[in-house]
Amino acid sequence: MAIKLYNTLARKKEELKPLKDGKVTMYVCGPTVYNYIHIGNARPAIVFDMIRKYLEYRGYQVYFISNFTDVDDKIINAAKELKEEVPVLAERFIEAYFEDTGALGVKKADMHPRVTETMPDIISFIKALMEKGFAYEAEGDVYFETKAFKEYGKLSSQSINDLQMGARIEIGEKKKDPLDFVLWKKAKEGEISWDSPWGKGRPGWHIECSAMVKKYLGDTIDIHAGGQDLAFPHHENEIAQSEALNNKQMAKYWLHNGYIQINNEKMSKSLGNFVLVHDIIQKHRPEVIRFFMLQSHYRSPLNFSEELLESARSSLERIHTTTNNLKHRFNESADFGEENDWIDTVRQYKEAFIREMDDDFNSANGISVLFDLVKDANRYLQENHSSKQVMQSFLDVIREIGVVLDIPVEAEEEILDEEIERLIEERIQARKERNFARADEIRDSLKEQGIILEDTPQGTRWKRE
RNA sequence: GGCGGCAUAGCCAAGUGGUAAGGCACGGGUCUGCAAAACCCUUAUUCCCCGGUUCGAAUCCGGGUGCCGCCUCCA
Repeated sequence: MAIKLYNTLARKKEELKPLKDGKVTMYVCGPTVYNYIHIGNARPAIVFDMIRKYLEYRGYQVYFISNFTDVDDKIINAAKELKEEVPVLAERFIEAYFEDTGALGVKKADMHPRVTETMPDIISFIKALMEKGFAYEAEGDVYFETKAFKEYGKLSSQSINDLQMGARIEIGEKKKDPLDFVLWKKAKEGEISWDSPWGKGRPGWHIECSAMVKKYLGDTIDIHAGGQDLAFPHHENEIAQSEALNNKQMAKYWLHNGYIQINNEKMSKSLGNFVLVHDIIQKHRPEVIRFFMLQSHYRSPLNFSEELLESARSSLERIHTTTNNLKHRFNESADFGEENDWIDTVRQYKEAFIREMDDDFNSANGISVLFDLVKDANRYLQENHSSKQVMQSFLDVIREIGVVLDIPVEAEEEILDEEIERLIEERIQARKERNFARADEIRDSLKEQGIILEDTPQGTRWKRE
């Protein structure tokens, strides 16, 4: 069975057919590192991480690259404001990026190239574009001549004519045409800069990705991904640069994730509703945020609020409860019976999970399969079955799905301190003696410490609130 | 103005021609010393509105409304 994915370039779902059998090359546009990432930056990080891991689960060897834009206007401005050197500031936020995305379960890319480390490749890319007649110099700047690339607009399905009508006319413009975009930007006095054939300056924003893709992955890659807003102009410009130079398709599949809104409003500085990952993970466990994001399809718009995270937390809790119950019952059971109907049912859920995920990485449906599994496991336990084999197969598949989506499906094993252990023992004794007043007193006091007690037919259990 | 996306229960969210998944919340019941958890039942005759195609439409077509994004280096 083949994996299908929605290709922005084709505007439809297509079957994944990598350039090389069993291998997928994937490039995701990374952040400009001038601040902590916000929840909107977290979405592409999480969903493309999920896609990468799912492809690996399905047997592909994935070579995954994501860049850091570590020099550009925003960084220069931020550095000026904070009175910090550009490289120091960039380094600081690269570390913060790894810290935040790491907490969200995002695995590091195979390589994280930076603009400042790719300078020679960028310069020779621009030189080659000029030699082929796709770029021109104007007073120390270099521009890409959009009209020279006939297919401009194919990704975002816009025609050059329409774009020109909408284009803003800028005063003192050095471009020949408003649609032309900068490849090399002349440095202002005192600004951080690099030497080039056109004088001191720095690369335009779009050229880095073209240069990095060519350098590390080749002229054509399998998957190129990023936020929906990048489709135009960023990805359009990347295509123009790369395909003009290489004369080959840049990427077979273009993937774009949907936008995030905050409380049904656009997230913007003027509304003051920027949610930084750095802050939100102080209040909510990061795995809840990941789970929340994967509960909707990666291309759908997604609303974000504290209430919705709370609801996601409860959902995740339901899964934890079931795995814990399965583990307890498994340990207590001495039933080695074979119940093949159940085993078969569980196997079908695993197949359903793969079927859903194969269809454009529908993690929303993948998670609903997980809940179906949880429901059946609960039912199994409720009906007092206790075959170790069946319980093991439930646990195996639940865990397997958890690993693929990288969401924790079981609460962390923890050792309680002696005092709490002693109180739990005392309460068990009190209940035996039907001293419920004391039992409730202990339960209440533990609850204040965040320990929830549950008396099941198989004994007393505890969990963290 | 151009291009694109979205609209499904109180909330979130799948479903792109065959008779409305899943989660959260709410209510009733079972279990429990009481709880919690879990299970069972209940909860959208209906998928923004109006037309059309079809034996059959949330799904396709036409028109309308609302929200959002991109076209200004905000993912």
